[in-house]
Amino acid sequence: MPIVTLPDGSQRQYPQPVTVAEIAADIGPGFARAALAGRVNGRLVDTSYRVSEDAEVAIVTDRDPDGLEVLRHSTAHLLAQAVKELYPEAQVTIGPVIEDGFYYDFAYKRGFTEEDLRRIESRMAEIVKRDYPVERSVMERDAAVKFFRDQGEEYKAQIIESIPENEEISLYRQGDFVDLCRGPHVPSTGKLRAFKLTKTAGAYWRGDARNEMLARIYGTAWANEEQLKAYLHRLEEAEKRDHRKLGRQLDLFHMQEEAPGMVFWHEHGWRIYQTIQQYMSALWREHGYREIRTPMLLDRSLWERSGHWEKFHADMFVTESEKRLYAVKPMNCPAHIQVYNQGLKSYRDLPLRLAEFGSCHRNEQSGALHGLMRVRGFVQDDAHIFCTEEQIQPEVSSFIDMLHRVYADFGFKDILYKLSTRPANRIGSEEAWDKAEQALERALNSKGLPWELQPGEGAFYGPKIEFSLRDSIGRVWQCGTIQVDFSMPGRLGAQYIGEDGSRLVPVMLHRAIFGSIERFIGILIEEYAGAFPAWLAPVQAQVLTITDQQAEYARRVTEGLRSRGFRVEADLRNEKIGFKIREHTLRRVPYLLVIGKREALDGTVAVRTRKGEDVGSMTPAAFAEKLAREVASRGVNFLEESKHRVG
RNA sequence: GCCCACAUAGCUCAGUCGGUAGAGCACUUCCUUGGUAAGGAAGAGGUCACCGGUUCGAUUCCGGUUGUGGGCUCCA
Repeated sequence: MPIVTLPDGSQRQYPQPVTVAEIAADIGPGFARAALAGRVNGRLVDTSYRVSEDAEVAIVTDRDPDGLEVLRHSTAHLLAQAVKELYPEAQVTIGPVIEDGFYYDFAYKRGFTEEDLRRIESRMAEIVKRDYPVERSVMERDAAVKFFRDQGEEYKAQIIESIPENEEISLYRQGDFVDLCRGPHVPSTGKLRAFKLTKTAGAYWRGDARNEMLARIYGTAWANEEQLKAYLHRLEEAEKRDHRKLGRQLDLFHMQEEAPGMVFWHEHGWRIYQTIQQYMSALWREHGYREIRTPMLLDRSLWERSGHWEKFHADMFVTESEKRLYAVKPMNCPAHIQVYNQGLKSYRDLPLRLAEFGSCHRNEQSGALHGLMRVRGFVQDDAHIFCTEEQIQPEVSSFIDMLHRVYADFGFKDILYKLSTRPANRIGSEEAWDKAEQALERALNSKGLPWELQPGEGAFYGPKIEFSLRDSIGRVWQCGTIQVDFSMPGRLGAQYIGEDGSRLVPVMLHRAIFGSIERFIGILIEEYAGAFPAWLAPVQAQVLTITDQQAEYARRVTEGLRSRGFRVEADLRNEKIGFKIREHTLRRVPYLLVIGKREALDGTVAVRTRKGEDVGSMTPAAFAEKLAREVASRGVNFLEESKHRVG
């Protein structure tokens, strides 16, 4: 006689065990139709799940995020069924839910074309019409392995063999198609209505590059047609913000075949780049960092001592001169240790923070390159903090504060935090790892940050925290990082004299906030869709003349603003004002200063924003005041300085 | 690096079932001096990514290379 408690607190009693579907029907016919799955004592189950004891039960519909997930998972099965019907020689492997959709990997030599996708899609629609019930069953491990092997499904058999002994092997059947799956699934294929196959891709079996390549099909699925449309529209809009597209449109940078993965920065892009560097340089000073500059080429022997040669030399650019091999630096830490090593250091010198805009080159795999996000030549806002073990946690903590300030100044709120801990292959004592991991974890927790653990993903020399941002279509890119390093200071002979006069090896923290300036700008472009806030905009104000009668006055205004430190350009072309406004609005210039006969006479400018707002007429000095206030509102010290300069 | 796709004017793209190409925008010149998102006319601009093969003939078909895009792997 189970008593069922529903989410609204109401209770229902049943004379015998009852399925989730029956409970839904008992509540009302609408619920019965909408039920996709159930939640029994917090566990997600099929609607066919039988409740035999008192329980808290919720009916999961497509309004529930879990319902959407079930829908997507079932759509992956639907895809697999359609593929098996159309291409029987394709073997099924796995088909999980991902953000906004799902994918399914097939072992199929020929692969799938765009045409296949449309064909599969229509077959999926057919199977939806057939409205097969989706039925769960449980099978003995050996029987299940045999079941799939007999059908030639070698991958499924392998998956079952790798499932832990104590776990149940559940199968789901819809029509003739049976798939191994933990579930839960929708009650019947007729529930799946709004889906689309989006793209094909290759993916390694079990995510291992040594394994064979499978044919992956990606799809998206939603509760209804409108949601699907809205999603596809969202994607289209996001693609317009693509930094590669905007980089060309706004004339920020270009790349070309002769320098794969390396950036040619144009004047306007470089202004953003420099503004960002100046910002960070000022922040370093404020936070007790010492900015330095080290060589781009270093003798092979140094990389051998640091351990990079052994692990990464295939990914380093190497050059030979007078029988010596040099590597173009892929990172700055060995060079920073050389600076640290000049002169004897005392415990009183710690923590010692050395910072550099380190120009690095890494011969990344060709397939990994991606616009500004993943390049071969880049500049890191790199710094190394030499400190004692006791200083790790406070240093990490103040670093996170600094990072938050920076991301906030640039307008980023959505930050992902990941803690990567000791990998199987590592150096350093267990004790040291314990301490370092705890220090990182405590720093995260003390700030109440939602972080994700990545066990075993740390560097061989120490654990790390990664700070990631999203691009316009939701791809996640690591930007900031802080890593504890027990290894390199010792390998490269860094020491300090302790309180008792003994020689000790400092701990080194590697840390970056932008990560790569190139990548950070890529994300910035997408974040703002090219409409940079005034303090970052390559051109802060554009002076526009209505006729060439005003050219002389316009030049004076432009020069006046420039001399106050603003980035201002003049458009004196013989074009109509509407044309000029359109052009510079499309270039996302924050302020347009229109000068016609009236303004030239009054000694003013007519101010218009890129959003089309009319700010009114004012003197150039008044505009300078306004812009200075806006730019300084970043709370950035160097900008305060520039404000003073502006006077 | 691996799987799949793509590469035509500065940009966005069309086209050629194999007979060396076209639009819009941008560019140049001329006309226009016009008050808040495209004024008009004319002109110039391409070894159809590169290297081979097939063919009387290849931008088009085939192979390779390079680059780019979407994924996978990698990311000190």
